[in-house]
Amino acid sequence: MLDLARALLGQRLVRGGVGGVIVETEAYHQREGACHAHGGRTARNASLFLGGGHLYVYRIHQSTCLNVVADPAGEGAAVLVRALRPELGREEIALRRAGRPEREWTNGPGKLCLALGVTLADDGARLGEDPADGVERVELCLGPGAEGGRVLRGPRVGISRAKALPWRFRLV
DNA sequence: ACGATGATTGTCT
DNA sequence: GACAATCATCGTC
Repeated sequence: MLDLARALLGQRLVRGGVGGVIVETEAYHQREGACHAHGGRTARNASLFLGGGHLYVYRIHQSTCLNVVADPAGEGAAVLVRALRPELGREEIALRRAGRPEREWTNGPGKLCLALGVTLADDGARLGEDPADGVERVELCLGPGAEGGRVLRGPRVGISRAKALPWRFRLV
């Protein structure tokens, strides 16, 4: 999933016509202590084991965070999307992030979920799958990726275990 | 600019 | 009852 974390940089993440370019990701794997799949499968983290193309959405404190699950299915591994550069539906984002300066619209995992309207209802969904029930879904518009920018790598932030692993990637 | 801190809710032990 | 993949704010440098 390190490859996935790198590959997601520069791709467009869109939900209901609102989205932007992914500029920061972090990789997580069940064999390492900071991963929610560490310690086995539970009702909450079940979608972490669904394999590539699925979403794992969870809540922490008052925030919602979005992960793209990695292959193979049955193995708990995913990439946390930490930041976007807003590009699509800027008016809608401005409404949802009312009162905040533009640079704080999507510069954190919880903030970008607010901006795109991601909720726990998106947990376990498949990326880009047509909404059979009329509900908006999260989709990934594949593009040139990280070409045109430099990828910075370093330790993950906001965690208390496995702090040393350099599994955070940023596009600059 | 940077680091510490408190809020506060669901989930697992 | 303890913990947490965060956020916003406050205090210092």
